[in-house]
Amino acid sequence: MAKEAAGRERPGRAPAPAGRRGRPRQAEVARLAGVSQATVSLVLSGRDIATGRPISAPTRAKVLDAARSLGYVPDPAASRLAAARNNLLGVFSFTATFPTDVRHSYYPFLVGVEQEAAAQGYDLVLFTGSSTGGAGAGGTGALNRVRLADGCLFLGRHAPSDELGRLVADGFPVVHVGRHDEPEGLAWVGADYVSASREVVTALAGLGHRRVLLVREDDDAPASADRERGFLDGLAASGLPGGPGAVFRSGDPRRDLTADRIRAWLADGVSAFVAEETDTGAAWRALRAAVDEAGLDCPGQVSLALLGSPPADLADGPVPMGFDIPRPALGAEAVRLLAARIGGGPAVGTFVACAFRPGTTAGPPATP
Amino acid sequence: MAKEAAGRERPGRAPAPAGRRGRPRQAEVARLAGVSQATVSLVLSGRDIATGRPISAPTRAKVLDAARSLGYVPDPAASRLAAARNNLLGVFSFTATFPTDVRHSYYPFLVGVEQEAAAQGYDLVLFTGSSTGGAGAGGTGALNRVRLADGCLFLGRHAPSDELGRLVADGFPVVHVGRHDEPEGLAWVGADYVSASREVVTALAGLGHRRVLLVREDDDAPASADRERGFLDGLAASGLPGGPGAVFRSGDPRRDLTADRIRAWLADGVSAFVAEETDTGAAWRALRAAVDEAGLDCPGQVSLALLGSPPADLADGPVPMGFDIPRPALGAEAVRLLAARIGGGPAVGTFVACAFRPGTTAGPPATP
DNA sequence: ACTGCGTGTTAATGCGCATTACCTAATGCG
DNA sequence: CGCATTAGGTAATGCGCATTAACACGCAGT
Repeated sequence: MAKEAAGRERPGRAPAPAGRRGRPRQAEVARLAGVSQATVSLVLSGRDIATGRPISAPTRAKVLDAARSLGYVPDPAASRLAAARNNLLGVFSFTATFPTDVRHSYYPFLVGVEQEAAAQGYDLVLFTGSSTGGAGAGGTGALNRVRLADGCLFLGRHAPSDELGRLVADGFPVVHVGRHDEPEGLAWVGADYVSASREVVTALAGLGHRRVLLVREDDDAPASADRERGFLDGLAASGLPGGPGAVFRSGDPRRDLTADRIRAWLADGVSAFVAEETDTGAAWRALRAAVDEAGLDCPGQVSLALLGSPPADLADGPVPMGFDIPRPALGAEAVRLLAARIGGGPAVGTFVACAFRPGTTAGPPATP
Repeated sequence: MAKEAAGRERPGRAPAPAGRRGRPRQAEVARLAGVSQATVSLVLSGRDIATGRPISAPTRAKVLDAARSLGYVPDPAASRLAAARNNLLGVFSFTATFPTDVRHSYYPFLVGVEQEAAAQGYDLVLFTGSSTGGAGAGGTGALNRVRLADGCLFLGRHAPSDELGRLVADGFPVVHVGRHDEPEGLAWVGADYVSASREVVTALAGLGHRRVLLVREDDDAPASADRERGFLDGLAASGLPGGPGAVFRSGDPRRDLTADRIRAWLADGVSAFVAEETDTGAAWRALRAAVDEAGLDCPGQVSLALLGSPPADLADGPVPMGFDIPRPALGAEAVRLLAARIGGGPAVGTFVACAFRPGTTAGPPATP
C-alpha cells in the first residue's frame, strides 16, 4: 500500500487531517474558534440549553462562524455511533425495487411519512428487501443495514417475522405498518377496519335496510377477519339478523355470484349487499357484475357498499358507499409512533380511523 | 488530573453490555470463543487471508461458531466509522417526493443498479431530495446523509452542482448518471447520444436518402445538443448537406409542424425526418401527426426516425427507427464505476453505447 | 546458540462525535 | 467573611469496529 510519503503517521489507515483533504471535523472547528471540541459539539447540537449547560452568546457565535466558514457538516455514522442517533428514519419496503411509482399502493402512505418525518425533524433513508448482496458475517444480512438509522418503518405484508423479531429483541425501534401480531413486542399501526365496517352497516340500517349480506372472498387475512367482525358487530348493534347466514363466502365470487342468486336473495328480503375489499377487488367486481346482469337499478332496487376503496380501474364508476383508508394519516401516525419509540416509548399497536364515504350506491330499500 | 472513577461505571450514557440487552458485540463473541476481539474482526471480515495474516482453521471455527450462536451482526455505523466502509451504496434521486411520474421512472435503470450492486457485494440505500428535515448544524443538510454509505449514485438532471461539488471536494465517491460537467472532478456515466445519432443518420444515408432533416425542440439540455451534434456528424460523414438548414427547431412543434410544411420539404428533396427524443416526446408526436395529416405513407413516401425511444403511450404504434438507451446497462456501469472509485480509482466520465433499432419507419426514399 | 523467518494472535489505537465529570471563576447570601 | 451556588467551559472517555505494531512461538540455516 502506498499512500502518503510522510514516513509513518497515524496507525489507522489514514486520510490526513492535515492540509486540505476531506471534510472538516469538529476538532478543526474548535481550533479555529479557539474552544474545545466538546464546546463545538454542544453548540452545534443545540444541546447546551436543552441540558441546562448554556454556552455564552459570544462563544456560540465564534463556534457558529467557524463552522460556517469551514463548511462543517456532521458525519452521520459517527453521530449514530456516539449518540445512538443521527436523526435518520429508515423506511423498509419488502417489494423488489422501491415504490417510486405513484400508482403503487404505498405511495399515499409515503407522502404522509415524509411530511410527518420532516415535521419531527427526521430525514428519511429507504431500503428494499431485494438486495441480497454482500455483508460478510451475519448472513442475516438484508435487514441489518436499517441499523444505520435511529429506527425503521416496515411496509408490506411479507415481513419475515423472525428477522423483524431479531431487531425487536435487540431493542431497535421498529414500527410495522399494518396490524402484525407475530413478533411479540412489535409496534404497529393499522386501519380500524372493525369500526369502519360497523359504521357502514349502521348507515345501511339507518336507511331502513333490514337484511344485509356480506360478500367476502376465501381469504383469511386479518384485515378480512376484522371487516367481517365489524360487519357482524354492526348488524348486532342495529338489531339486524346476523349469524352465518349474513355472510356469503366464496373462493371465486365471479362464478358463484350469479344474477339468479342475487334475485333469490332479494326475494328473500335482502336489500343491501356489502363487499369486502381485497387486493384484487374480486368480491366487489363480482357483486357489481351480478347486479348489472340482473338488470337491477343500483341505488333504487338494491343498495351496495364496499368495505374499502374501489380498485383503480373502477374508479370512474359510481362511488360506492364505504370507507377510505387514510393512508397519509396512517403514515404520519407510524412516524409519530416510531419517534416515540426512539424516545423510549412503549411498543404499542395503534388503530387509525377510516373515513366514512356515503357514496351513491346506497339508498332506502325498495318498497315492493 | 481526573482519572479514576472507582465508584461509577461507564461515563458515556450506557445501555449495559451486561445481562441480556441489545445486540452482541464482537467483544462478546471474542469472549465466548476465547480469543481477542481483533481476531474476531479478522475472521468475520475474511480479511485475514486477504492481508496475508491467516488465522488457523480451528480458531476460525471457534469464532464462527460463537458468532453464529450469539447471532452476531455487525453494526454498519461502526464499520463505516472505523473502516470508512460498510458495503453500502447510496442511490440519490433528486425527484421531489417519491417520484410522481411513472413515465420516465428510473425503474429500468434501478434494475441494472441492483443487479450489479449485488454482484459486487454491495447493498443499497436510497435517498430522495425532498426531505428538508432536521439536521442541526450544517444546513447543507439533505445531501449529507449519503455519507452513511461508502459512495453514492445520483440520478436526475436537477442535481445541484454546489452540493455535489462539496461531496466531490471532500473526496466522497460519487457518480452521476447522465453527463454532467459542472462540478470539476465529478464522475459520470452517460449514454453516447452522439454516436447513436450518427449511426441513425448513417443508416438513413445507407438507404439512399440525400436530404435528412432534424426536428428538435427548443431545449438546450446537453442531451439535445449531443443528439444534434451526432446528427450533423452523421450528415458530414455521409457526405450529405448539413448546416442550419438541416435542423428545424421549434418551441411548439405541434403548431409549427404542419402537413403543408412537410409537403414543402418533400418537394424540396427532403426524404427523411429525424426527431429528437425528449421527456414529452413532443417532436416525435408532432412529426407523426403531420405526416399522417399529409396522408403520407410512412416507410413508402417518407422515412422517419427517432433519436431515442418512443413515449410510453405511442409504444404500440409502428416501431420507429432509432436507438434504445440501455438503461439497465447504464445502471450497472454506474455501479461499476462507483465501486472503482471507492477502491480509489479516478473520477472519469464514461459513455455507454446505445443500441441501434432498425424499426419499421424507414426505407429507401421514394422515387418520383 | 544466535539470528532470521514465517505463522498466529493480541494489545493498542483511532475513526468523529456526544456525553459526563470535573474545574475555575464569578457571583449570591446569611 | 466563609461557603454554596451558578455560569461557562474543558478533559477524558467510550460507542463498535478495523487496523497494525508488537509479541510469542516454533523451525531452519549457518
